[in-house]
Amino acid sequence: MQRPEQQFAWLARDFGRTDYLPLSPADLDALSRAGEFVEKYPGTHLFKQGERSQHAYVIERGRVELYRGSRDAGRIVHRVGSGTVLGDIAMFSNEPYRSSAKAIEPTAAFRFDRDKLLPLLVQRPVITLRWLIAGLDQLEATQRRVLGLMHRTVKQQVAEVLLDEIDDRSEVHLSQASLASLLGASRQTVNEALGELSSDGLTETGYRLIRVLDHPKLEELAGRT
Amino acid sequence: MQRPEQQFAWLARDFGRTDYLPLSPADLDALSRAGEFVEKYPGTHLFKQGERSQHAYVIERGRVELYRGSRDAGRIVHRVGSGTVLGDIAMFSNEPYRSSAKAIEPTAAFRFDRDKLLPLLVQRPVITLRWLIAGLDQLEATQRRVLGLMHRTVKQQVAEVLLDEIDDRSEVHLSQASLASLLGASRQTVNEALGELSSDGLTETGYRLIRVLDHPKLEELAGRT
DNA sequence: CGCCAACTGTCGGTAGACCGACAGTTGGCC
DNA sequence: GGCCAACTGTCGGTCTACCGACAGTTGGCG
Repeated sequence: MQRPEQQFAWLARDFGRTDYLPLSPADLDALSRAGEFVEKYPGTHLFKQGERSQHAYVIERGRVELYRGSRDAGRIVHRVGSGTVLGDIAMFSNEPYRSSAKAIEPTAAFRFDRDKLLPLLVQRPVITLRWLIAGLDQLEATQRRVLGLMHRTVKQQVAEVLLDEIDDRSEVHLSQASLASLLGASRQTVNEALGELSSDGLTETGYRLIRVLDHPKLEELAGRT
Repeated sequence: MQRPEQQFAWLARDFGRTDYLPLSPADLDALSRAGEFVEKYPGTHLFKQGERSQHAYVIERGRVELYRGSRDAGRIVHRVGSGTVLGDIAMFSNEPYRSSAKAIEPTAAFRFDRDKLLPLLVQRPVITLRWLIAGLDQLEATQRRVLGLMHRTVKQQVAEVLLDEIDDRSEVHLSQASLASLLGASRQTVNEALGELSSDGLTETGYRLIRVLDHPKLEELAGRT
């Protein structure tokens, strides 16, 4: 099932972008042969913690939740969207996946096959270098996220994560319990923080829903210099 | 100034190690031409935050402290030792360094030159792939470190960081203020935690010194499953 | 249309950590 | 050998977040 290179335009745009490393049509064509497109319904897993890591994924559209541990006691590590690479760490190290990845929206992704990808990367250094840069970007983002969450009140952390998770209608669809798990805080404290934000006029809350009313004030509160 | 490939044995051993990607002598020779060895005295900088990122470093021996912000108000991000790659994120993205790197021991490192390294990586994909794997390993370690520090008492966090920083004589040479900055905790709380550890018989404290007496108990306390 | 599981909202008690302040100690340096 | 800056040790007050408990609300599903 051959796909025209046009289908990979998003990948050339989003993935490890640099001004000095353009991907050639030949590169894109080679990439398209290293795996295949997959579609995932909400609630289904791309991979589960502990499984053998035969694949790495790049998300084209949709949102995916990463969590560790069992579904109940598990802590949500991150929620990611289009352009994000998943599972590559475990795949390259040839170890089991260290977290589970579950689609929370209808998701399209490209699934790379370990056995096809590795020879390709050895042959095509430009792709490898872009993969490297994408990985390092993610490392930088993680380090910044850590420093951004440490030493802040839960109210500020909530403001921060709301800005990350906001959709095009200024809404965040997320239960307060999930929000708390994302931050490593308790549900009650998050609830209290949301209550303050609402009485400050920055947000409204509903069932599994937070609507952002005052985006600039929220950014100010989160301390995004 | 040519150096025999033997000098790079440590790099082949420590850097992005995999069982399926051996570095050839030709690879090592090429690497040796992409920069030069540098020696740093304690207290001197490898690079400073905000500078143009012309170099990336791989530490051969010695310890380096990474911190952000001014020297006084700055928070210590990490302390790293041999085998660690520094500055590559900023260098590849062609942005200023996002943190400062200061030697705290006599340090030997190999300094890669951006203009020489990039063409080399395009030519030699095996090196690029190992660099990629080294970067992803660091990403994984950072993510694990975050989860390991969140939701733990300062006493447990202190135990954790002591195990990371311990030397071959079971000693940690670090002021309590620096320790606190590493953890994002206050000096007083760290002092109190160290006091408890000492009265529990796990450690002794001195001037800029903590001696670990009971390594196994400390690991148990840190919760290293 | 009514049940039920999941979710929100709130309260009081408790624990861990922060902060300012200050006295005592160490070790390098002139 | 003495001075001084950096460091350790300790106290009390305060704040933030955690925890258990429980009542009220929502929305999906039979």
